[in-house]
Amino acid sequence: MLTIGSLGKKTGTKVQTVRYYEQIGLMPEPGRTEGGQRRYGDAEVDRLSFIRHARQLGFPLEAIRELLDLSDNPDRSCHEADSIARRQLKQVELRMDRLKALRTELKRMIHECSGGNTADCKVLEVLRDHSECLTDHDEIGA
Amino acid sequence: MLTIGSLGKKTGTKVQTVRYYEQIGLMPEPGRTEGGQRRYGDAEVDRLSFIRHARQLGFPLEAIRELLDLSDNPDRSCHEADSIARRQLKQVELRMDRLKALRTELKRMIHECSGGNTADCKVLEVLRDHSECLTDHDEIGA
DNA sequence: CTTGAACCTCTAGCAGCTAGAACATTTAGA
DNA sequence: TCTAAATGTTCTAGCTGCTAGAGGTTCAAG
Repeated sequence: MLTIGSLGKKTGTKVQTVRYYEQIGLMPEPGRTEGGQRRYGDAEVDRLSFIRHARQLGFPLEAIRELLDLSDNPDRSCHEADSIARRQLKQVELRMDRLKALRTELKRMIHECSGGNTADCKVLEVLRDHSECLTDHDEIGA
Repeated sequence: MLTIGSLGKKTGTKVQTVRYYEQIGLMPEPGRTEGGQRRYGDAEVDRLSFIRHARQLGFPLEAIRELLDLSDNPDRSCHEADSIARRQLKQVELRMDRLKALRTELKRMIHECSGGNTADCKVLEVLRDHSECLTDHDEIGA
């Protein structure tokens, strides 16, 4: 039986985060000691590892909720899990594309820095002038 | 003289966002009509364009605040602006590296989907088993 | 002068945690 | 057995960068 602290250490999760996952129903309510402290078993270690691993892959918590749900019902179709993963891959590729465009423009900005005072600073100039800009008026590369 | 709505349209910014920028002091308090509505001039269009452009490049609002500050004081060194931009470029490259690793693992996951039921779903299996994982216990690819 | 679009302020919400206050429990050493 | 430190508890509020909604006012066209 593990305390919340050792569970956290085992899975690379902060204590607060574990409690947060419990609060939003991603982790089950665990057993408690007489004094009211949480105690965890192997199943919880596995579940939390699963969650953290998925988070590291960028899955949003709602997607993880679905994946856990699929995992709890072994008779449901694998395709559902597959399509969640594919959706996630699309997101990742979209973000990569945006970041690539940003990097290009940032490099251009920096390359032209003359080293004088801000009056003729290329960095500021590029930010001021939107006309040569490659990025569109869309979302932000987050 | 522009209303907040036309300022928004000109710069690709939502009305609420303009007011938010004013609230946090990124945009100045504009003049008002007798009835209390905001009216903007060219200077504000420029300033807001600058902000939006920088946002599209992923600069956090605090960095933008610094950049605007530099822009307002033309005698200060260009190197400060340059180093802010370089910092931002580093961030972008860091994120790209992380996304690349994520993409690799996601692709691996998806490739192995057998199409049966979730009991032997590779996607879920990969998430369950952390041992082959390329990503470390660090931050999340946001 | 009326109408309807655009404006106003204020509050609360989103993701996904993180931090702090103020207190209780557990555990190891003396 | 007692005590002190480490770890646990709940609760509330904060972070970034907006976004949405309620409930009301102003403006400009016809």
